[in-house]
Amino acid sequence: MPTPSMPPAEKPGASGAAPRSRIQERNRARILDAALEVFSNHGFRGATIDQIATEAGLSKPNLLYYFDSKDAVHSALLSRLLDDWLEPLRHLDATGDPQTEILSYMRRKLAMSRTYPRESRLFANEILQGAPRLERFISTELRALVDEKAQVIARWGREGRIAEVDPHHLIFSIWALTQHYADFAAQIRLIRGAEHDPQDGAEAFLNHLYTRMLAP
Amino acid sequence: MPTPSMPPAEKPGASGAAPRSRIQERNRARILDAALEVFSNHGFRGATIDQIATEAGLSKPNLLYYFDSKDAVHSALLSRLLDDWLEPLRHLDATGDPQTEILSYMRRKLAMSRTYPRESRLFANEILQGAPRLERFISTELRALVDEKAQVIARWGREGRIAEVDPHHLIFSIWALTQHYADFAAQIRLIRGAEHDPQDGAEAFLNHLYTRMLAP
DNA sequence: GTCTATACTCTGATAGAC
DNA sequence: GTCTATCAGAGTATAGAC
Repeated sequence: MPTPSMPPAEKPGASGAAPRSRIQERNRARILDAALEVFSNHGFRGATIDQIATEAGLSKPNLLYYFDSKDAVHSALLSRLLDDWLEPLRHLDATGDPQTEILSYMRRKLAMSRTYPRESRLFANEILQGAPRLERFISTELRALVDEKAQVIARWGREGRIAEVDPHHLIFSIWALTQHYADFAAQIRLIRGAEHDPQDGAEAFLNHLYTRMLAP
Repeated sequence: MPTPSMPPAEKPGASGAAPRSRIQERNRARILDAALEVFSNHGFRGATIDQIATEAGLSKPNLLYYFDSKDAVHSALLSRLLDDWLEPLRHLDATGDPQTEILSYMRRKLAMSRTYPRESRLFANEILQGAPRLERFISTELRALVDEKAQVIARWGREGRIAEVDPHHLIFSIWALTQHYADFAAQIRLIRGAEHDPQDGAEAFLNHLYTRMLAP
């Protein structure tokens, strides 16, 4: 029988209510941040535990003390991000002004591409390779949220408050246009020159685009 | 000194004018097609020579008889595609009707996403990881072409024949929107259900979008 | 030209000392 | 908790027979 003084039988990061020390929390956070950097730049297969450990300032075995495997690091990273990923769309308010709501959503997504480009590339890498680890998330939570908001947008169209456009394609277009600035930043930088911020002018352009497209 | 009857000193696929037999041509073509399939789905690091060889119906050493290395396969694949990749934009005619030309360019790109999704994902994989192997191509050929066409579009704007929009962002928007249907097809399929063609309705939506945005 | 066998390297993961 | 050492497996590439 375990006594109260025994250490938890699980890894310090396991899902149970295992209490973690400050050092453990700090190291887990460092690992996840390093993993975000490496996975987003090289994809899952292209990343190595060694790279992540070095980036986090730890040895390889020490990293594996905190996470069971490379896959466990990746999963922890993804699940930490999934909820934040839904936030901007969740925020779209069915009772607000249609144009304002959609434009605000676009701007929030654009801001996320600027602030969290690594997260965007992490998702892009996953989806590009068939979304094996995101299948459940996309086909349940994300799908439900998209369908819900698509109904709102469709209603706005029927009521003549915005132009009648396919609401799914409208949402996809916002994803495509805003995430492009994070996911394809390398290309934009090579075309416009490294001295420009890739997103310079993007917000004005997208404002023009969606204002025109949505006018009733 | 080589005599006329000597076989070429290079691999059958080397860049010199080495004559290749029909079998050689057929096997090289098979390998490149298999490599496109595998690289576009798994990225460079995620792909294995074994997978490509199996997909091509060859043994691993036999594949390496035709190409020096995994990298050589990938390079051959990319350089075979680069020129085709520029074609739609090259086709944009400075003497044509502005709206027609831009809409046609968008539709050609959308058609390419439908017809050649693997090529699109191959490029996306490369760019997402910082474009290490495409740096030269993007910063020279592609950049020059984009700048040239951007000037045409800017002139159309100044002449009042279309709305004045940032021409680079306009081109990026066409890339983002059309390639999204190839690169993120997995996500679209999971959200709309596998029974829908991801591109259903896309052309109508994009026609509406660009017609409205470009109206003078 | 194609195969079997194999050398070699990289990387994920573990053992065990401290 | 962290390290050094090491194993096991995968994967690239080569040697050499046929």
